[in-house]
Amino acid sequence: MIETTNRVDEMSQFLKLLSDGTRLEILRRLHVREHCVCDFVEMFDISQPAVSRHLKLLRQSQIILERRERQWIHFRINPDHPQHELLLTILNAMELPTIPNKSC
Amino acid sequence: MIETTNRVDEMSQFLKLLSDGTRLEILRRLHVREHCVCDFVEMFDISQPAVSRHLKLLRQSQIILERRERQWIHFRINPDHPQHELLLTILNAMELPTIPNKSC
DNA sequence: ACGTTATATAATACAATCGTTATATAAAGA
DNA sequence: TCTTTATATAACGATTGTATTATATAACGT
Repeated sequence: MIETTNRVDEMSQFLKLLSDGTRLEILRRLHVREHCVCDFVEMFDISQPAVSRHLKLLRQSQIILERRERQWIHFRINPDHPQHELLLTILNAMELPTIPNKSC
Repeated sequence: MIETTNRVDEMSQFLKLLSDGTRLEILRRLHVREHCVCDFVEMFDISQPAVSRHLKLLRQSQIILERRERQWIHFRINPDHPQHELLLTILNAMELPTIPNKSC
């Protein structure tokens, strides 16, 4: 149909991953510092397998990276992801209230 | 649970709206200029009601605005939407290939 | 008034997403 | 080796998202 379909598809896939409240919150936390799975299991009111599944989705798409240390698996944001900058923009947009441009 | 839940929920709702390929493509086109429903009906390989539904979702969330002129309804991006700037960032991220920072 | 064009809504089917419980694997410690 | 802790996977069910077809509404032109 259109030549840019791939780019649109990639973006919509990326946004789909961020469009879940639990995953957004996970990323918001990882933006501050590394966390292990158990941190998130404590944090959310969903089961451990549910948390595991969210992390798997983010890991599979390379948005986050993992590191095993003893029995814990630690996750962090992947700064080399193609859409890393956009991710930061989105996370920052959540931290700050959106202040309308005042023409003062 | 956490104080910022609302903000995360709002953002995930917003991103959900953008995480569909058809809607992203619609917004990409509206970023260039106004379009009427029939433009999109021609453009996509989905039914007219399906297009109508996508536009309804974007309109209901105020991401786009409509204007009726004779028998046509024209849509445009709403520049006053709270996440307008983020929307532009996302649309621009699709237009340009992501060039990795070269340390040259 | 009637037919045509543009758009919206309703009913329904199908696929995707996200949760759960049960179970498996991996590492650690007694 | 056995138990405990941390995490992953499988199977399944409920909900949501997106398409379709059929039909309704609104504006236009004859």
